[in-house]
Amino acid sequence: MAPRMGRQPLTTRAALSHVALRLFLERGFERTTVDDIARAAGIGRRTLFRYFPSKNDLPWGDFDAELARMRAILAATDTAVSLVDALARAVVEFNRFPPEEAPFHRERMNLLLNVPALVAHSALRYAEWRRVVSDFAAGRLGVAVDAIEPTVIGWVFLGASLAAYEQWLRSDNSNLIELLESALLLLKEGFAPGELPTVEPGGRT
Amino acid sequence: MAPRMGRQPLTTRAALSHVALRLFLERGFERTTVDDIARAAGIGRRTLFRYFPSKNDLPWGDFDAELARMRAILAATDTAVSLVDALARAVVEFNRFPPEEAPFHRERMNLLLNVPALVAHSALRYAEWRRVVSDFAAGRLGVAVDAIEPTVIGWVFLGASLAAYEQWLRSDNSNLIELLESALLLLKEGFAPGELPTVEPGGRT
DNA sequence: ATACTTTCGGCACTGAGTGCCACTAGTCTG
DNA sequence: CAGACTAGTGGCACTCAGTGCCGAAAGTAT
Repeated sequence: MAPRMGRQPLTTRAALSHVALRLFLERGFERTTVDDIARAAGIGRRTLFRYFPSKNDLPWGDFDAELARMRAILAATDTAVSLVDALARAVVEFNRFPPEEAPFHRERMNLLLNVPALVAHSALRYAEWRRVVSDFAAGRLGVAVDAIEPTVIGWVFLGASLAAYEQWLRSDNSNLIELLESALLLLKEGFAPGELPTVEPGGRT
Repeated sequence: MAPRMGRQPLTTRAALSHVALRLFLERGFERTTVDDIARAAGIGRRTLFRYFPSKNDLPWGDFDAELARMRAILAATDTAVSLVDALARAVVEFNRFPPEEAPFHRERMNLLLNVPALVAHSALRYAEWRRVVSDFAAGRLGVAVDAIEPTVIGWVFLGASLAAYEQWLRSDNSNLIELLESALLLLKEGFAPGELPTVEPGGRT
């Protein structure tokens, strides 16, 4: 009947992430204790810490699987596509998801980009993501992963992605994919002198 | 005699940061408790938390003052200098320090870039730094600070700086300023297709 | 001396995260 | 079916970071 030996797990990472997310939205991240989440999920506090190493990891769900997906997208890219284009396409593809999941994803990112404890913790997840990008770039450029070019490229694509996410969260009716594309376009157009127009001051919002 | 009213402070942020840094190097960050640091500094644990809001902030010392310096450097830049050049020069200037402080700064950055708790926490400090860059960029471009261009620019310069720091820490006899300049040059040369040379392998350093 | 102001630090508490270990719920073998 | 084996569960006790409270200490001003 059951596939594996031994006792079957009571729940899943996804289910716990879901429960936690709901509580975080209801009461706020700081005012939700790990006990609250475990109780709401019907498991022991000790057990919860076997599914997730920390409270901060709960909103991230199964990010390892997402990273594997990113790696797969890059690996499947035609080698005729330039490095920058390959990464730009992969970033866009990586952040595509069914429209019905948008509200969920939106709230998750709202937490990750605004709750200080999560902003801090996310640096560790971003580092893993940058590593995927750097690995790919290093392979394409024929240099070591810890060389300066792949490292900068990792940072630059992360920055563009997060800048797009911040824009996305700022207005209700914006399109994440479009924002990502325009952020990535900024990278491609580069920062050569004069190319970023030296607009006359005063045009704030 | 004493300048202010009331009891005089027993110590300073700088002194505490110094004591903490020494202990972190001796025993490691995780195995040093806040009690250890307070005891070594000859103050109460409760008092230490009035000087620094968290253990993670100790290695950073007085970063607010550093940020003010960065702002001042940017404000003093000739408006004839392009945005990207202005930021590049400011980044280099910001990271210049007396050579005798190099070993100290090196160990501090070694902790900040390698201890997971500090890598995470540092995201909050980096956000403040990015904000300084974005503010300047927004002013020059005549757009809102929360527009996408200044945000991307903040990320991109942060990434270049940290990539240079990682290189710096990797080898004993490297020059931080030179590494920063070459990382920033990568940004200026841009990421247009074909512009990142498909270098033949082997060119590490 | 006395009032006032500021820093200090002890105490008690919350909450995250961990090591240990017995218990539970399954499968597998004979 | 009994017993061996295996993997998930969760209670307990502990460490450590961080906070609120409040009285004591160490200064200055009058």
